[in-house]
Amino acid sequence: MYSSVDPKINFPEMEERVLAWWQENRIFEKSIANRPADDEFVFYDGPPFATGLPHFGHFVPGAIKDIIPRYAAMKGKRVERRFGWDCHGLPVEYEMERELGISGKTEIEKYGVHRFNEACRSIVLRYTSEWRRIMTRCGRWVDFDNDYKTMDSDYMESIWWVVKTLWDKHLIYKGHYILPTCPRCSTPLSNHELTLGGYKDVHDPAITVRFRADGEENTWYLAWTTTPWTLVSNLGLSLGPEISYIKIEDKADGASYILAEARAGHYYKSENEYRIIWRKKGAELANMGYEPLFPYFADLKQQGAFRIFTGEHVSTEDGTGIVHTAPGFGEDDYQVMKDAGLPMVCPVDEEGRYTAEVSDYGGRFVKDCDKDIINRLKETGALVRREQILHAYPHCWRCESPLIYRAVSSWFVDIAEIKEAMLRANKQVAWVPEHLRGGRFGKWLENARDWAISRNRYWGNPIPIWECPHCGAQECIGSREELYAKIGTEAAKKHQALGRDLHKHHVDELNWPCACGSIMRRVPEVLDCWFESGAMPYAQVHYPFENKQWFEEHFPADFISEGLDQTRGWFYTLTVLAAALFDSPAFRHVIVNGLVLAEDGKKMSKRLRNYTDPMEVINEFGADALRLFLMNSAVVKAEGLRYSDNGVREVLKSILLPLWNAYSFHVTYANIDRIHPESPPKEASNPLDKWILSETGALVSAVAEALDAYDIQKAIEPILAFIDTLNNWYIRRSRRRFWRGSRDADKLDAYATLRTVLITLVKTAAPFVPFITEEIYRNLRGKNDPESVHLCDWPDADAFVRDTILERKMELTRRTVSLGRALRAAHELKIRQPLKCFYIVTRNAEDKAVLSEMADLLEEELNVKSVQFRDNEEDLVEYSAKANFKVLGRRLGRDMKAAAARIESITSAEIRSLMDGGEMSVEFDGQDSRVLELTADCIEVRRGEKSGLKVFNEGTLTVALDSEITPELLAEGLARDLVRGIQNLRKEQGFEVIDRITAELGAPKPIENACRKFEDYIAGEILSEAISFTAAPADSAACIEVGEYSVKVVLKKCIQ
RNA sequence: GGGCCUGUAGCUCAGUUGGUUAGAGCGCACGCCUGAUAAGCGUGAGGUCACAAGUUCAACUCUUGUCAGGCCCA
Repeated sequence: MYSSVDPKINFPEMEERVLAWWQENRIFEKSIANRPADDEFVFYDGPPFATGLPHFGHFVPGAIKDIIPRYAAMKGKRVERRFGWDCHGLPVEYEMERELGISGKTEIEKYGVHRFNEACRSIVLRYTSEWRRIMTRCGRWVDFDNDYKTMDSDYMESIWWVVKTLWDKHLIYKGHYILPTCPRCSTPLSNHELTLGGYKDVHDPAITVRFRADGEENTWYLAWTTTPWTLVSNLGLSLGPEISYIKIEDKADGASYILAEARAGHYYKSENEYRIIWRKKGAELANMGYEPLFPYFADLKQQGAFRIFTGEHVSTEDGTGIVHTAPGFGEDDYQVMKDAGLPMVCPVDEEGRYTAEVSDYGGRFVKDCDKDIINRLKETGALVRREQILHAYPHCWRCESPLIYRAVSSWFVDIAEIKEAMLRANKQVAWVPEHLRGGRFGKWLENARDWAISRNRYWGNPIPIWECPHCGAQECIGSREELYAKIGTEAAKKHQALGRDLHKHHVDELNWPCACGSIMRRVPEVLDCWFESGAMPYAQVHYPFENKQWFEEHFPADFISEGLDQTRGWFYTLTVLAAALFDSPAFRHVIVNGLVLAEDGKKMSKRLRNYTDPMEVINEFGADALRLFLMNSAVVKAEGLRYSDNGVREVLKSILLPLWNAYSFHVTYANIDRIHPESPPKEASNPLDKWILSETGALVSAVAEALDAYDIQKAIEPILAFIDTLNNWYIRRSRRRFWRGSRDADKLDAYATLRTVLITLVKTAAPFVPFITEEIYRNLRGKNDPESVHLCDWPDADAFVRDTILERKMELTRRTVSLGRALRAAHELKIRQPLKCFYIVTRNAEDKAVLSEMADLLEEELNVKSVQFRDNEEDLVEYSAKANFKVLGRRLGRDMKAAAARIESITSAEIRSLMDGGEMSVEFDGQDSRVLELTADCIEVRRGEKSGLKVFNEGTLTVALDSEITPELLAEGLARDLVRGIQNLRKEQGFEVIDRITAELGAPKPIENACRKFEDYIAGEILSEAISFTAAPADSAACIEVGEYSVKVVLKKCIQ
């Protein structure tokens, strides 16, 4: 016996039961252990920050990361799935700062790096249990016990190995990065923080100064700046290479000035105030020299400073079209100077004060010096104009101080050096969707700049580089062993005793003597946490200190999946490191998902409350429904998806419930009949069985093919179509076979078939909807089958006899039935009313053979006494012809149009002769040819119903009905209608499906007559022992409508 | 400003190497069916395939440009 099935299933509750069963029976663990250890499918999970709770953005990759490994496991692979946590980085530090009520580097250092870091450590895993609960509830199988954390000291040691390996390959260098920094907090800000603080409108001085050109009498370059304090660090002037510049003679002071032609109007009211001496493109002026304004860095002139440079960033929107360039204070400036090979000049300290390099202002806050500098320029005659501007300027989100862009020293990975390897690696990756390889990701690789991997922060993996402040010697340390060898036994022992932790506060004090006599100290920075997640393939297994052989045999990963936003994130960092370390990709296949938007098409926003909490959705509709909704969309191809509760409800209604109903049908009747097959029918003879088994084989192949290509959406489609077909054709057509009283071979075959089909269907659907499939499987499985659907092997498509001819036959039959139903509708004849004859007219011999084979089925489905074939197609339809463009287009080229017009005028008789295999030649008005030889394949025959006839036509098939209703047929119709009424009543009055009844009817004569005539039929349908008639029905009698009559009915259950 | 993606029915989306009647689901209207059905089925209405130019005998499909939306970068 099967456990009985509740047709009113509550899916969320069922899922909870399945979850509990999985856990009790350790099914996930078994799904790994029961696959051979030497045949692994390697999956990497990208680590999320655990500082927030999972949201819709995590459900999509979560489902994808569940589906592909489940499928791989069914295909026989061992798939370890370790969850990972990104523990380091700014989000954690901010969270901690907020909790501790401190802010910024100074305060953290005052608080104590040791205490601060330990506090961070204590909060990073705060939400892990929530994550575990939610991910598990979604049906995702992933190992949270054997997870990896970027803050584990073994993980961190592997990162050191990665850094050291890059170092040895000369891929790491120290450079500068221009960052907005807050002088008050004395800390650089990330992009994210910039957004936090926002831009405010402030008034700043905007001055125009002149630089004396070398070798020309009284000639000056005009430059404009809103940060006068950066002028002391000026090393160049930048011009747009394509911008037109003019040299003019100022009639007022007789001096000559160079500026962008487009900006002259800003400086002179009228063109009469100056005379143009020449016009030149910026590119022509490159490398011209000028005199430094200030003496502090004047000696750099020998190295090539104080020249004209060109850059694409220069515009003529404001200023003079000539940009004062100081490498320490602007990203573009820095790039220009770096390309020119000039040294960094940044005479401003962390707190925004001039260093001693600027003797006149040393120790003073730079912005406070603006006035003095302007006055000094005025005195020396360099100041041309002084204005005020109101502009948006970024401010610190902590203290609201205006930020200062300034060079911060940083460690870089030399991307230029490994770009070729990265591009090579990318070629080996199968992207879904494919366009990412050459598109967004490929383009990003091609334009990648050097990667700044250091952060001036605390809670992170310390950069394992030690430097001598005296002689500048540098050493990179790649392991604890190396570190211990350097610091000596004593210090090593102490470090070991304290837990061998590699965080900043445990290693900053570890020094050793430098050869020069000074001391090697660690550089202060920690690593970008992206570096750590990018190194996850190595670090999660503590490579190369452990698992060396395993790793080398199992790299790269077979599969990863994340969102489109990881193009610049994890996908990139994985690729950089794998290419640099092993000249390899880090992953072979990747599915990239798109963004989940709210129903209104906007971003999901907690504040706007424009979406339902995902856990609520799961509690209402179930995780299967949510998963299927998400996966059956282009979000699995990096496109956006509008989430809607209604969509999930729709999935439940139109997919999961029908699946459940099919299953419930099988269980209900199999239990009544006590037939519980455990294998497919030995040799199915009923065409319906043969057909659905063949379709099942097709289903298995189609799903596997799509999944092998990592195309989840395409894999789901045939499953949905199959569920529909199973319900609306196989089961509906087979209902009588299950319902029959006898226990014949056909019935046994029907059960065996349906059970096989259901078992196979849930196996193919198991990766997508793991709960409902498990529930169904466990009830239907045989004694020797695996205990869980997720421990099963992927079904063998070859085990199903494919009969594509039969598949096509059934397709044709369904189409014919559809036509027949439409025809009945046109006649306004209900299906319940039997009719004498259904005529099929076709010239296609093959179709005719098929339909005649399926005549029984057509008769039953259309409720007709017979199906007859006719050949007199011309009596019912009119032919017209259209050109077959595909065939004729190649042949005729530009004469196609004329030929098409000519073909439309071919007569019905001519068409018929062509169809009969004839040939004809027609004249037409072509440019290249005037005679057209036609055969049947040159035209497409269209059929139109002749007017006045009730016939329907589709393609080569025409159908008609004999619509005469004889008294006999009418009576039968009434009998059927009565059955329908009584069946409804049975249901309403709560009789069991197998209860036998007696019926007492109060009915008009025609009904009574019909009833007597079809008594056996009625009794068989409604399971009645006796049907009696009364002229005086009881008051309690129910009233049903039969045809145009009312009938009073009293049903009683027979006591057996 | 640059890159990538998207634009097809009221809504959500399919649409093979270019071939002449552009599909599905939801919603709407009408009808049918029902002892597996919180159901199901059928029919119908609903389209300038964002716009423009080009290539071609032929463009939803290929090219270029424009417009709109999204994401990323600057």
